Amino acid sequence: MVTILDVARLAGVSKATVSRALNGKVFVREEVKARIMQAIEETGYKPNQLARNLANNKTNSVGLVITNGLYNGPFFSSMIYHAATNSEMHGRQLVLADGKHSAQEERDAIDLLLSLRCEAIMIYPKYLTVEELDEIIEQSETPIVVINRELVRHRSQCVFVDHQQSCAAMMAYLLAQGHTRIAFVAGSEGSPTGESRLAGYHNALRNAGIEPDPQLLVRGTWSTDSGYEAGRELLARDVPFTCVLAGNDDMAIGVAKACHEAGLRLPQDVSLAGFDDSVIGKYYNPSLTTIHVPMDEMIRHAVGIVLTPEDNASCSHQGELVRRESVRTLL
Amino acid sequence: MVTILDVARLAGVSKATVSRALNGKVFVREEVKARIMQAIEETGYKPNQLARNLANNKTNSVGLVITNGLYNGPFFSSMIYHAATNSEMHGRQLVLADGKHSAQEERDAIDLLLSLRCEAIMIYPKYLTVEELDEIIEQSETPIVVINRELVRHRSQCVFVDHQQSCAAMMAYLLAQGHTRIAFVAGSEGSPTGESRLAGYHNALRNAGIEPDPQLLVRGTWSTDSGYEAGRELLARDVPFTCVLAGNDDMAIGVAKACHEAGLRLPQDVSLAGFDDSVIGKYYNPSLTTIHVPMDEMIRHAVGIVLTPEDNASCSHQGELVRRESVRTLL
DNA sequence: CTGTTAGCGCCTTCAG
DNA sequence: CTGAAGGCGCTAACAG
Repeated sequence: MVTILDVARLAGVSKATVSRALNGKVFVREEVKARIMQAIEETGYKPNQLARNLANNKTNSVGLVITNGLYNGPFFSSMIYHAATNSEMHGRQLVLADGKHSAQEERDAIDLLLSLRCEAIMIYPKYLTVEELDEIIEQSETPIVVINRELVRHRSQCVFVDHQQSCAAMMAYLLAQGHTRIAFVAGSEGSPTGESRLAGYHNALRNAGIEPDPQLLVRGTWSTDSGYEAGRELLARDVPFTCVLAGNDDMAIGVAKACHEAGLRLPQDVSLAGFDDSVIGKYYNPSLTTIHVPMDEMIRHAVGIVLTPEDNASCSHQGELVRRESVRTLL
Repeated sequence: MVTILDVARLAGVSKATVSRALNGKVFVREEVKARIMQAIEETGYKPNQLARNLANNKTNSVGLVITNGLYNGPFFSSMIYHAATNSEMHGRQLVLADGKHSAQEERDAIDLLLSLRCEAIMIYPKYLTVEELDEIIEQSETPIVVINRELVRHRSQCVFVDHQQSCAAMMAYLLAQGHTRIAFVAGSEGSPTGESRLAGYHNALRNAGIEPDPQLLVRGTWSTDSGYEAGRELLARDVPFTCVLAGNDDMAIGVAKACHEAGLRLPQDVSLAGFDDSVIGKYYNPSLTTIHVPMDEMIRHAVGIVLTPEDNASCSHQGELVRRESVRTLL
């Protein structure tokens, strides 16, 4: 492996001078610089970032913990895209760590990033509870920001969207179209996002003077497949409904398939809506009414919190209703 | 920052002993070990991976260069998923680098990974040509494997699927269903994948004794939006066709939207097919006939090449026809 | 402007 | 089994 010493020798200077020529803080005579560049060229020298990071005691990197499940394709990739883009805008390299399938593995992922000496860590938790996250934040020297959880004890270390009120907005719209028998496909049991949306559904119904019918509630696990199963289950119950609201767009697409198989047309026979505004929804036929979650904004905010803590905008973000073809009016 | 020295002092031993206790290659008295663990607990010590990597001169990481465009969501995330999973199975952490928007930036991404001292690098190139890749491989000390390009000079450093023959298989199927006026939505100009599929289309037509009609060829840029535009363009030309084959599933979905807007029903009025077997295709209505690209297999192979070079299975993989509802038979 | 001298935190001989 | 000493490749004072 060719080191800075090899370059220094070839150029007939000291290591320090090479280092300076490379990092450009201090001036180096042009002539010497040229000789050094020449030597670098000849030797094919590539600075060892590890050594550099160790010497500087900083890594120019930020970590992101996210559970890398194949099922969450669009969501996952949009998140990584925004995280990488925003990190780079701050001159930082994004390092990913997989939270896998348990709270312990999410902790391990954080530890990995910590041991890699990332300057800051962002986590989109799946298994860790807010209490556990609170604790982790308190014990950590390096800045941590939690995405998609409201941390009341650490309001400036989290960004999230208010799912309950997004759901309320969606329900208001659905009710306004004349739907009263609205089925709901909830997300995984225990998922805060899922529970908030479910709560939003129940509240909206009650506020409209409609008692929620348990027969109209089914559970999925966020995946399209689970949405399909949920749809079949719902249909099998043979209770009347005019609209299905799914906990996310993926499940909504699954429900749509179940409806088609049953010979139901969208939106003539049944209306459908979801959450997340995933790409597919825009192009699905019929295009899917949904709630847009401002991922870009949230991630930009998260990166900002962790890299330039002086900015602290409010941690709460708003979802936005996107009306498309899949919901028809009954009026 | 708490270092190994702090732990050593607290436990009343030397740094070396702590290191040994942690790495477990050499035996340390149980009693001493316990004291050390206790000290680690108390101090909250986390080994500095940077220092460790520098001392060991290895990083236990493999790099992946890929252009992180938002548009290529499903493809991108499936790739990362498999790369991360397979790397971890070999005990390596996956590090991503964005190839962005030019050959130079792809080179930079490789250099970044090299300077991070990744043990091996995988690249899914977008801008670098095979000649440039050949050169990079020859000059690099660290193993590099190229995904989705056939490198004739480096057959054991690449994995790819034979797109031309996959396309031939698709065309054979389409022709067998009685379609002869088949439109083609090509991918970006200059993309090897796109050109191979296009070549497969042309050859299949000629082999069937059909002269390709330039009016039936439109260009897209892989995105759903571009597929939509391409579909509109095609419809505007007002030439007859019974089927459209798109260069990937995303564009196929875009074409479908254009068809719906024009009042055409799928597959009754026009048949549709794509490539890549993306999740959306399975759930689209009608479900999309496509070619499955064995990403899992390819990535597993790529990781294998680079981490355990003794395995060298053939670098070529086969796509597989997935027949679904979007193509109807004319017979 | 440039060379010399010390580390960064950890691992690994080499003695004991 | 354990301690002392040296080094991984680079940067950062401190002199010249």
